[in-house]
Amino acid sequence: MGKKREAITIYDVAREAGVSMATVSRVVNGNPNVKPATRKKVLETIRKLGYRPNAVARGLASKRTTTVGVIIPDISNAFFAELTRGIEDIANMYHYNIILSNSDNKKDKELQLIETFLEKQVDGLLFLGGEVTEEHRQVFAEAHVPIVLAGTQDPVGDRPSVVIDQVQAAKEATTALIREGNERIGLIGGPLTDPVNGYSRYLGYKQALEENGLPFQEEWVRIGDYRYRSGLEAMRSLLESEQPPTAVFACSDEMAVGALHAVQDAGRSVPEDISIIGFDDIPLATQVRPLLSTVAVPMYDIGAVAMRLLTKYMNDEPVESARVVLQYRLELRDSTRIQEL
Amino acid sequence: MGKKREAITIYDVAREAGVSMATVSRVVNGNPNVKPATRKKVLETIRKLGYRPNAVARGLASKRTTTVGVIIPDISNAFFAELTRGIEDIANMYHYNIILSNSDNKKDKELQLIETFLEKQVDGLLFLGGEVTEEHRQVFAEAHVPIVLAGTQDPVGDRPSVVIDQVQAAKEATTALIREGNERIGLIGGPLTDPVNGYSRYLGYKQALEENGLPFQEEWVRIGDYRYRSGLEAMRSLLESEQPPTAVFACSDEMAVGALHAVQDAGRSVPEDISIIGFDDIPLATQVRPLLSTVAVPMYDIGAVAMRLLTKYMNDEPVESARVVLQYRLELRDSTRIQEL
DNA sequence: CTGTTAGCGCGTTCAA
DNA sequence: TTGAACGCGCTAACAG
Repeated sequence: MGKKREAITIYDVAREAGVSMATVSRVVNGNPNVKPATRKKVLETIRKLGYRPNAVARGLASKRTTTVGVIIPDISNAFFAELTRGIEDIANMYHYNIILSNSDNKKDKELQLIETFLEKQVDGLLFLGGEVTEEHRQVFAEAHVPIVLAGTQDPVGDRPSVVIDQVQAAKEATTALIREGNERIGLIGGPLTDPVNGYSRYLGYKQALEENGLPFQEEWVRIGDYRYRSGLEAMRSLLESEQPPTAVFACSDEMAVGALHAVQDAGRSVPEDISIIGFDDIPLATQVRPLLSTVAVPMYDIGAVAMRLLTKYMNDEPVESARVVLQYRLELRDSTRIQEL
Repeated sequence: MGKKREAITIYDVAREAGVSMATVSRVVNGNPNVKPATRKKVLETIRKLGYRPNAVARGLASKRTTTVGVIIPDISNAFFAELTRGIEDIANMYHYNIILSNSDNKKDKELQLIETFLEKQVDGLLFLGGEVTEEHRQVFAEAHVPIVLAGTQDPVGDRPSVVIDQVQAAKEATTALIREGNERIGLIGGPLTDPVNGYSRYLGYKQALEENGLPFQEEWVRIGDYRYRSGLEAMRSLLESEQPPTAVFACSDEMAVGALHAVQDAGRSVPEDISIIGFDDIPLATQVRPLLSTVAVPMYDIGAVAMRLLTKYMNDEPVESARVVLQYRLELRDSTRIQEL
């Protein structure tokens, strides 16, 4: 059932060039111990024959595949798409290839993907966005390759990771709303069962209220799934409260834009009637009217730094700190009335 | 420089289970010629030892890697992200893995990626969205694995592909605008140098005008890069014409939304003052006010069908038609005044 | 600087 | 139903 026909091997090149396969291997791998004349001759017959190194054979012999596995919740989510760009660019830079798969945030699928990637002998693994459970920890521990978390982290242990300070970021976003003079501030959050993204931002929101002497009202909290529709629906529901909030912190830009449209659809306006602030700063944030104020998360950098970190582990380079915390930035645009914190 | 330590091989399992490695290989590969009792015993020791098949070794021995390479212009583009989902889902279904790389629509990078993927011994290749040049054809011809185009096609030759009828779709979109009563219809197109996407839609637009006795005016045509900002700028420029169009066909939803905002920013409204129709039907189309009328392209299906087609080629299954044309659909929403064609 | 020789882990005949 | 042996294409000592 073999599919590849007539593949030209290193052996063919060696014979044709009148050298040994070891020599051919050397020039292919850039080993300096080859006389320039020989190198030239080999290079020529390589081109003449159209020889293409077999990365699979190379991987078996060298125990390195120069490919890394990336597990991502959902590539059609702008946040992760951008993160992936960062990963890709750095991977290219270091001559690694990427095997990419969506996990749909399902634990079983995540674990299964890790298993598949390990069978494929990836040199390293990047785990994006999901929650790290005990089962994850176990599988991670059994893997004999480095694993870096990006956009998530493991509260337990010291698994390398690249993140931002979610609590602080959420707190700052909420504080901006408070500074505006709002006293009734709503939250459209993510699932609170997720400790790293959902709960942290909820916590930051709560802390901001407390520190400013504002009451926390269960009634002003709605939980969505980070996507547009859930934000739209959450805001509709909020608008129906007895005393609707005058400002809302949405834990993703998609939800924030959904909320914004819910307000507009109800004939009210942002930010005059209700202020809205989002989270992420995906392109959508500036593809809406009014422009969305939000917490700018360095998505590309998170991916890039995580990949860079992974390359260090893969090459046994020293790493200064395994857990990197990147800076976010409050981006105050037109969906809030405040101009600076 | 080997990284993997203490890997358990098929040989370890064989010894531990008291059989030969051939037998272990048979049970791992589901070969029926194994006595149930033996199979059970082997399966047990596999679990006991935590044996994980080495896909690289398997790939070398069997000449099949069960991975396919995907070359995509830009994963952070919603259109391609959705297409990729379709690919992924079908690939999973048939137990293939995906190697994914962005080409940024650069010919050199595309060619280089194809080369890399072939070295990795992918079982097949999916080429998305880009233009197919003579150089592409040559590289494709030298590859010894099946290649399917998705979202693009090669006018020359009969390379398998999955697309929609771009000319017809563009014509229909433009016709909808004409039916509305508009006589000055603008176009925000893609690069006309790209024959399959850019030029085809331009052609459809032109044909619609001609067939309806409307003059084609160079003055009402702007070229963008399919992204939001270019649509915004194109529309601004259009608004400054002596006689601005009363309707615009934008060749991507992103550009359409950009155009929509340009209109709104100028204090005019859609569709009362100017109608706008887009192309693609990405999520953004329904995450904007007014909801964007557009040509709904079955992005997910294009990916899914292309991947399915590729699996057929990879497994030497018969295929009915190599060039698949999928159906688009006119989705008339609120950025146009017309309700149906 | 170059060639010889072992494997890498597994699929696959061919015999038994 | 099972096992022995070879080879996939290449890297990596080890000699020379």
